[in-house]
Amino acid sequence: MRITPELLGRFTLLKPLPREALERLAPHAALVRHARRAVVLRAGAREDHICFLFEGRLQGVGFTIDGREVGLYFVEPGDFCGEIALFDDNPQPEFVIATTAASVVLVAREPLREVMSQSSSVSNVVARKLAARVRQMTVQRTLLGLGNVPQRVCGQLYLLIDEAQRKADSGEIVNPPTHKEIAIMLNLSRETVTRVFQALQSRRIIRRDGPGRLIVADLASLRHFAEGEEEL
Amino acid sequence: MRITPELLGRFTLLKPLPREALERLAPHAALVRHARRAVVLRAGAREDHICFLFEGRLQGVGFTIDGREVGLYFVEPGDFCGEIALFDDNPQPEFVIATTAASVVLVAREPLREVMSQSSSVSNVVARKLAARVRQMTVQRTLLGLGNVPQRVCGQLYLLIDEAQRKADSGEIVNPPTHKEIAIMLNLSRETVTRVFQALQSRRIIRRDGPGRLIVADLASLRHFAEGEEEL
DNA sequence: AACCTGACGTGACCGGAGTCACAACAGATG
DNA sequence: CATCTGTTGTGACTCCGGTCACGTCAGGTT
Repeated sequence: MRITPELLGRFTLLKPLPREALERLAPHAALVRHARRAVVLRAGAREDHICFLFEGRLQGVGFTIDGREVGLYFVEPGDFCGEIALFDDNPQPEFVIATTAASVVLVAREPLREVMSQSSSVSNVVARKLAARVRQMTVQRTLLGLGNVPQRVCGQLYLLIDEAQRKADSGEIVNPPTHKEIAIMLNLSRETVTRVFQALQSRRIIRRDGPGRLIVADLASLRHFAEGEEEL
Repeated sequence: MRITPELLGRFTLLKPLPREALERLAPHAALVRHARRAVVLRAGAREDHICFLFEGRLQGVGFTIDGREVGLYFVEPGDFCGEIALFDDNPQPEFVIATTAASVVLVAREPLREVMSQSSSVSNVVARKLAARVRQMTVQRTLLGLGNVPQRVCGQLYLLIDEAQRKADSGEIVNPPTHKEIAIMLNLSRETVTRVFQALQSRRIIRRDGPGRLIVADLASLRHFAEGEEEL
């Protein structure tokens, strides 16, 4: 499917790019639909596309030697992944999997690399994104250090609520990850996550609104538990 | 202490830089000695130096809300840290602490930024380093996914042996981290690490050679345990 | 030498998360 | 509609790593 420069400009990463850059990239971009559970980027492969998420949710996952899944990060609509391929020629370090049906825009690596090398504003934006990923991985790793498990789950839930909604005292998570997907982010078993969710639901802190929508009714309490000021 | 361009050129990161760039940086660099346990970079602060490690060992550490330490990465001589400050103006995300007495070369942020912005070869090198950090954090996170704890410790030990030594079937780790420092890298208690070390020593896989030197006598076995082909 | 500090070593105990097993349920798919 | 698959919900049991409480030892300091 053909992609217009305007569509590319809708992504926050590409928004600051000059119109000219977008026009050069557009012919090398394609809209692709992925079913739930589909592999979007493959670990170990020389991925030749950067993946911009239009709709749905993706998750970066790794695998241990003994085959356990490890959750690394989530990708929200408007965000993107696979950018590491722009910096060196080593293979993609982790899988990226669609946790829901998702539509993504794949932009070819080489044209984006060229645009990058010719415009310092472009390369700045991409490098800043890489820095943001390091920060985010640091936060995620710190979450794992929490001894109290329910606290860890609350922290993860809190991270899933976007910046803007955190100010208001309620939030919703669209296309919420499954318990299993949260579990692998936190080195927990699926059952443990389920039990924490039950506890949060019985306290009216969270509530499901059909599939595809999780309402956080009491964000302040969630933050309290996440910060360990109260035991769950 | 004054730093010469030659000294800067000894760091693998800076080696590919043109002589001219090194000369511009040298006046803004200083050699600093840190005692064991000293804080080299401070989390939350706008660090205005990039830190190149000359001698010793550093560790990036975070802290959870409840005050537990979280180990993020080790810095070996010749490597560097704090480079994230080159990409945006957000604060340093983690502490960097000297696990041994260490001498580091601090290079001021702004001059390095300027050199970076004027030379694409410089910015490429630094950006590649950031990408390397993402890869390394991914590997480290995957290690945490291992259910078998001794396996985790063996994996970490294996990561501490540098590339070159892995080919020969024996290696040594100079300035090895303490058990506690390894423990926080792996979300384990200090005691658990001690017990695994005991097991490895009794099997003649590792051996201490005074303080400051850990000999890995049987690297092949270590790898076996790390890969879970044999239970410890 | 006497002292102190921090790292290492080791046992006992216990709690809590993993595992297993199964049921209920919803959504896709034919 | 019947079927199948994957998610969620829940109990019982187990066990293993955290915690606590020591002791030991080496290095540095006074």
